[in-house]
Amino acid sequence: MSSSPGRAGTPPTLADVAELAGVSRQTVSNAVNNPDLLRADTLERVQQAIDELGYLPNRAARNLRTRASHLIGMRIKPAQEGTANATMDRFVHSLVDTSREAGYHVLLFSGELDDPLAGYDDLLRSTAVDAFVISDTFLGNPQAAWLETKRAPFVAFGRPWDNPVARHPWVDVDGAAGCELATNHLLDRGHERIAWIGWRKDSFIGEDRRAGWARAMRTRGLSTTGLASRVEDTVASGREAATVLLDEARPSGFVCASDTLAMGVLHALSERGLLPGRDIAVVGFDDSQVAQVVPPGLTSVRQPLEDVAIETVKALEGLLAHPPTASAGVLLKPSLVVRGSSGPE
Amino acid sequence: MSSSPGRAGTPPTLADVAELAGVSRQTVSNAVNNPDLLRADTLERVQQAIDELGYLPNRAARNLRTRASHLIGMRIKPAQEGTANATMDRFVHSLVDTSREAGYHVLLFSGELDDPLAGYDDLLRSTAVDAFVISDTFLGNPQAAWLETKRAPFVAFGRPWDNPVARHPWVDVDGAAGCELATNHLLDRGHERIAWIGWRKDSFIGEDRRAGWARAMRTRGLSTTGLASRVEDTVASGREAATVLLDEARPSGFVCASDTLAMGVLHALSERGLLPGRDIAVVGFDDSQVAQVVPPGLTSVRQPLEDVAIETVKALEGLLAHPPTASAGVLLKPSLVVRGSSGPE
DNA sequence: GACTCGACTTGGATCGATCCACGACCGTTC
DNA sequence: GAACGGTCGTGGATCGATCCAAGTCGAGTC
Repeated sequence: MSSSPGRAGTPPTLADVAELAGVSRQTVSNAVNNPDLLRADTLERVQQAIDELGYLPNRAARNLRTRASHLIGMRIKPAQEGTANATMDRFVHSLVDTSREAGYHVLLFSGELDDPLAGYDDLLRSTAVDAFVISDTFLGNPQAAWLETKRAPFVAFGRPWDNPVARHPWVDVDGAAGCELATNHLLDRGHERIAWIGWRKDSFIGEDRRAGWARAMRTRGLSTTGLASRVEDTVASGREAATVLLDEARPSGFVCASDTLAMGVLHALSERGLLPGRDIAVVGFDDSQVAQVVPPGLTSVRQPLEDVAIETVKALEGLLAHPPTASAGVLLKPSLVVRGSSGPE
Repeated sequence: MSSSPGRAGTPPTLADVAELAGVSRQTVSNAVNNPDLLRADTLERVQQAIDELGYLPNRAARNLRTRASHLIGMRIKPAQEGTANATMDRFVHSLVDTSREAGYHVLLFSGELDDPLAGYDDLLRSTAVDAFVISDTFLGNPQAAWLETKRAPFVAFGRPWDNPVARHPWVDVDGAAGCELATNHLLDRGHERIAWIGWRKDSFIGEDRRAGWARAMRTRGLSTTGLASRVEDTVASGREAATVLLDEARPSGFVCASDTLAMGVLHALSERGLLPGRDIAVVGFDDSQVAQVVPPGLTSVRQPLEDVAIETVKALEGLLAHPPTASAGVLLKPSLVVRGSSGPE
């Protein structure tokens, strides 16, 4: 408990550092923000004072003056029974890591489920965040249009499907390429009747992935008629769809729009005493925890979320630079993680 | 582009509202923070001006003056191959939801893996967050001790196992009770030789959960010798442990410290043509996504993370109140989600 | 010796909300 | 008619970092 300026309880301020180093406030500020303006020995002296006091600029004061918070807002869906979205969680982790390296922190928020705009407005008007990352673009993203009218900086994880002339930066993963990869993988292993289980027709992402499967089949001159099914993204409906397809189309392999649907296929197979990988090949999408641990391992398309985070932060840095640099959309290629469910060896 | 005070680009300030409402800044401030100090009609008038301008207090300015950020910091482990922790993700979701209702936002950060203190110090010294929630207390928590010396407010999700005299608030789930629940469930279904697969001996959580299994067995006068195994938390080691136990101890059921280990048991069973639920009963811990979708459904202990979040925020509110209210630890009871793996019906 | 230039100092203003003290006006109350 | 309490207004100060303009000082430079 010394009586020095930086007494216990109150963190040291810029003025405290200045006094200790025997320089002016301005010089300390420059030492922190424009080190190249100082002579080497002065910088050294100030730095020592900073270290000695354990000084770090007060966030609120800096934010107020510079009109920037160095926070990136990201909305996550409210926790709900069975709505866990492991992919988004993985993305959040990567985003937190990447933003840190760029000097940003991630602020999570949520809002009423039925109002996709809830939460954004408050954070924006109170200047709590510098920018947003929007992600839940399953069925289009009204947030993007709204944020654009508000001139709020944001980057979208997911293409602006419903608005091809959108000008905002986005990063996405090429789902069609992923499913093409998956389908070709099965084709290469000798399969010819490969079924598709995907999502409802109004899901842009679902139709995109489906297109990849169809393209791969067409390229080999194989028919797809009767081999596709579109259902809700649940294990139960995946199971039903697989059961129907097995009876009516007799496929030797399944490519699915999600690991959840693929798990449905595994259920259907086990009910009939069929073994995934030996009797029927199955490929999922997302490389979830489930794909990794279910026997015999579910072959699955993996999104490069770490790279998505990197590109997202890069785009954000562009938006927040002076002057802002507009960046175009970025489309990344997924990879295929091969496991037992697509065949031996 | 009007020339009114709140022009496009710059959000309206308190002064703008005051001018529009024909009152003083002070009165607007009171309207926002101490509405009961105003006469009903004045409040109404100010409120209208606030709505008209879309005013929201500037976060940075308020933070600077009140020395509070209304942010709660939580560190998450850096994204790593296969380290996904779905339980923590579920907790984060619940925490975000609950904090919102209490007027707080959650700031996520990460730091070097090998330094459990990285990140905390910066946020603390720059007064970026009001408090922390610490969660990764698998092998004790050095953060807690460190934060206590810094007099930083924080709540731990996880008991201070290695420091019984710790004075900080914590919230935890009674793992022993959970495993006792799981074991009794199997005992009630007629099993008598129930094996345990858990974690290394220096894991406090692992030993706690194991104690629940042992207690249930002992209460029924059943022996536990030769029925327990302690391994790393991976599917592979769960499989190995199960294989050995099946050969040497001939159990009719397994209770595991995690769903991951339980998945290992399922692997071992399928290798021998044994069906979970019919031939051997299996119970996991965490009620993960995997437990929900793997056939025939994995019976699992579910942590009430929503309630953990509620208690955590309650404790935080106590810590941050004026004057602070110290709260004791809170221990919550988990529940058992029964699925096919523990038997028919 | 006049001039330039880099490396600072000085003293203030500013960001926007909150805190504070004092004073004014109002209708009640004794 | 004076005292009183509730409702505001007024004019500042304050939080801590940054921005800005003007000025000082010593070491060169021509």
